[in-house]
Amino acid sequence: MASQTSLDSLPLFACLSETDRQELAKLAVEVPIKKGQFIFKEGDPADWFHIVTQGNVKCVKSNPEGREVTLKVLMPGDLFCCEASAFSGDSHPGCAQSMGEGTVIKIHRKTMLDVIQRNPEAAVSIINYLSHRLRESQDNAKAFALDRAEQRVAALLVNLAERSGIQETQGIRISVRLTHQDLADMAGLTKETTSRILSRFKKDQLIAGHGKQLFILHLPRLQGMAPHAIP
Amino acid sequence: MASQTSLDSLPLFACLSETDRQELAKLAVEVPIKKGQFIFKEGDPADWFHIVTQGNVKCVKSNPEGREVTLKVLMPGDLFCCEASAFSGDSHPGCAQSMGEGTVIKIHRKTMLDVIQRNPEAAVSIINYLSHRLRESQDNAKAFALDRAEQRVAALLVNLAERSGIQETQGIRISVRLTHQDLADMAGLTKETTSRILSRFKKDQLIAGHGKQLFILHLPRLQGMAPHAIP
DNA sequence: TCCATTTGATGATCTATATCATTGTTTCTT
DNA sequence: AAGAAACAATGATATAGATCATCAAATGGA
Repeated sequence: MASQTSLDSLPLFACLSETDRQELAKLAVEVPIKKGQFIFKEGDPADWFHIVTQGNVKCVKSNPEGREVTLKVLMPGDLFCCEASAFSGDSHPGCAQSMGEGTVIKIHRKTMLDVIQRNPEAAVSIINYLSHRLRESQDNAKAFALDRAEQRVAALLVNLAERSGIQETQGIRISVRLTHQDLADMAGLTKETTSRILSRFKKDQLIAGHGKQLFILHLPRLQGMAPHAIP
Repeated sequence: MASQTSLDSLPLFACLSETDRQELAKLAVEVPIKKGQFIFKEGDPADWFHIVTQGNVKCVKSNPEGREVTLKVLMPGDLFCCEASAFSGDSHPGCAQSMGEGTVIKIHRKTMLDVIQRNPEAAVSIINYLSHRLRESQDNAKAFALDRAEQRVAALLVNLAERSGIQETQGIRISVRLTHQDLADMAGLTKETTSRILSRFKKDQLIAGHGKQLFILHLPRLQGMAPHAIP
């Protein structure tokens, strides 16, 4: 059972009445997750709706040869990238793997559908969330199809800075701890190519970092490298 | 104003009451589209919700150098790939361009939101539609990131066969007329590479075709080439 | 139906990125 | 705190697919 507070802070449920929220909190389950743990795997039945409350979870797809892409790294408050299937009752199209210690809330499909049926506002907020995710995913697909390695890494760093960056004296710290392999999987590159690009960015004073701590030193220049939508 | 029949045949509105559907038909606008015409461009305000009723429309994104990807080719009955923004009231993240003569229905954002607010079932059907589109888009992104040119073309042909194929004596005819450039834009390749792959497929008796008429001769083998999800 | 334009086929070459390989550095584990 | 394991940096080489180029075939507008 999820604590009242963790549900309260979710924008997705902000529109619910106090009673509805209490009801939902009673039916939601909060579970701890540890590094590397799969919350679900590709092909598993999608009966639960998941929300990250602490830590980070990555949504991953892989090919038969074992290479993988990370479609999204989720931050606290995010619904799982594969939640889509929970609505339609399909199986999961990808894996969700924890990137460290954390917690997730699980809400059963039926509970969720019930909430939506009774709260048109909740339905609209889910629709908006999915719309946003669809746009994001199409953007991603476009980047894979058209952008060069360096542009993709730049865009990735900008995105991470926006979503998890913390302003510090040295620069913007990316609060998610990521290896080069992690970044490579997000950019659709090999770890070697990613490493070389990051080395270049360091030499050019765009970023800094020791180990897995990444600092963005010059966000505007990185933004300039990432391709922009037509004005 | 859209004819009653065109709205009746949309699965998306199947759940509406007769009165609601008549109401909607009165507020919906049906417009003709001709080859090459942009229904909207990237950056345009997304105040309308679009549905293809006849013909085909492609959803396109391009980079500053002019190269483009086709994120989706829409068939009659499909909502536009960029409809997502109509819900959240953003601007269009890509272009929608007609591939030939046809018609589309336009429904204003407000009308649509109104329908959703009053019909929880309609909301759920939109949620399911968006979920499906999200999964599709993530699949696409995965293909761009991990699959080889030949696999992508094979997967594309299988998808087109499923969505627009008509069984005929010679094989399955792809009812959408597509140039090699069109196919290349969908697979994230150049027209030359696509052309070479198609030549190979023809030599191997997987496909046949004269001009823009494409026939699938051996669907199972094409399906076998496209990478499969983990079982 | 004819001619202009668009599209297709295919060769030659180039290049971004993958792959393979090695050595040094950081991070975990106990 | 030491040793093992994971990760980072970077060179050398290979390759899928892009790019450039040319000619033939199909299509569509007058």
